[in-house]
Amino acid sequence: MKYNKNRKNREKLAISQIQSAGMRLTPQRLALAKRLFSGPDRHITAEELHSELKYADVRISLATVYNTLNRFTNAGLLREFFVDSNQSYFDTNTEPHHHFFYEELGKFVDVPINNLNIEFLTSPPKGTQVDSVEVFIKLSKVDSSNKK
Amino acid sequence: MKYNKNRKNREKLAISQIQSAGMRLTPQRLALAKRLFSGPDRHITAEELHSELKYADVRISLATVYNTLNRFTNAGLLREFFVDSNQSYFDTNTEPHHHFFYEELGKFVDVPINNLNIEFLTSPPKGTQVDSVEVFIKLSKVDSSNKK
DNA sequence: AAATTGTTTAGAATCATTCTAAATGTATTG
DNA sequence: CAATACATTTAGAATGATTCTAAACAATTT
Ligand SMILES: [Mn+2]
Ligand SMILES: [Mn+2]
Ligand SMILES: [Zn+2]
Ligand SMILES: [Zn+2]
Repeated sequence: MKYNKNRKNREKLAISQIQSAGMRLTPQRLALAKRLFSGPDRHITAEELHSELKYADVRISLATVYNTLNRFTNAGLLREFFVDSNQSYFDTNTEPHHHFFYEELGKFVDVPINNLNIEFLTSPPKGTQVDSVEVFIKLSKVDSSNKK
Repeated sequence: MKYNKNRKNREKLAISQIQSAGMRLTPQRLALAKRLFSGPDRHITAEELHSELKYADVRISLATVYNTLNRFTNAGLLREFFVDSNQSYFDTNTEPHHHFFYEELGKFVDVPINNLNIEFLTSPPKGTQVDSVEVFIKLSKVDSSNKK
C-alpha cells in the first residue's frame, strides 16, 4: 500500500532533519518537522504552525513552536524572512531562490534561481563582495481595466 | 550667501512635502520633514529619527514620530520596508529601486532601477500581473581568505 | 534505576508600535 | 481679534509578537 509507505517516508525525512540539527527527537519536534519538511516548500509563521497543530490535536505550546523554529533556523534547516513588522516568516527552502508574493492572498511562492537572469550594469562598490541576491516580485490578479 | 540660501530651500522643500500630504504645518513635522526630505535619500527607523531629534534639541514625542512617519507613508512620501522582525524602516525614496545592504554596518544604499537588468526566463503565472520587482543585494567587506 | 542532560511549558517580561484621552496648537468664522 | 471648531501632540496605557524564566517532564548515560 503506497499510502502507508509515503507516510513512513515522510516520517523518516522529518526524523533525519531533527537529528541533523543535533536535536533530540520529541513528539513536538516530530509533529513540526513533518509539517515543515514533508511536502512542498512552505512560507509560514509561528502562529500559523501553532494553529495547524492545535487543529490536528497535537498539544504543543507556542513557546515550543518558537524555540523549535529558531533552532531549525540556526541549524540551517529553515530561513527566516520579513515582510511586515509584526510577524516573522519561516521558509523551508534554504537554497538561494526568489519569491512571488500574491498580494490578495498574502502568500509566497518560490521562484527558482534560474528562472531569472540578473545582470549588473554597474559593478558593486569597491571593497565589497555580493553575498546574496534576492528578488521579491509582487503579483496581483490581472486587472483588465488597465487597458493601454 | 549660499549657505543660508540652501538652508531656506531645504526648509521650503520640507514645507511643501508636509502640505502636499494635506497636513498642517507644525514644528515637529517640519523638523522631521527637513531631516527626511532635504539631502540624500535615507533608510531609517522611528527610534533613530527620534534620537536624532533629541540630539538636535527638538522636543518631540516618540508617538508623534510614529504618527508622522505613518501619515507621510500613507501620503506616498515615504515607503515602509522590513528587514528584521523588530523594527520598521522608512525609505525616503518612493520611486521603484533596489537595495544594497551592507551587512557589517546594517545600512542600506539605493541601487537605481537601471543599474540592474532583470530578465524573466519564465513568464509570471497566468491571470496575474507583476506589480513590482525589488532586488535586495547583501554585501560584505571583501574577504581575501576566499581564495579559489 | 539513579544521575545527568535536554526539552517543554505556563506565565511573566520585553519591546516596537498603536491607542487613548487630555492638553495644546492652528485655522476659521463672525 | 475673540470665539469656536478642528487638528495635533503628548504621556502613559494597551497591544501583540517574541523571548525569557524556572519548574516539571522526558530522554540518555552511567
Ligand atoms: Mn528569531
Ligand atoms: Mn505602520
Ligand atoms: Zn521561498
Ligand atoms: Zn531605498
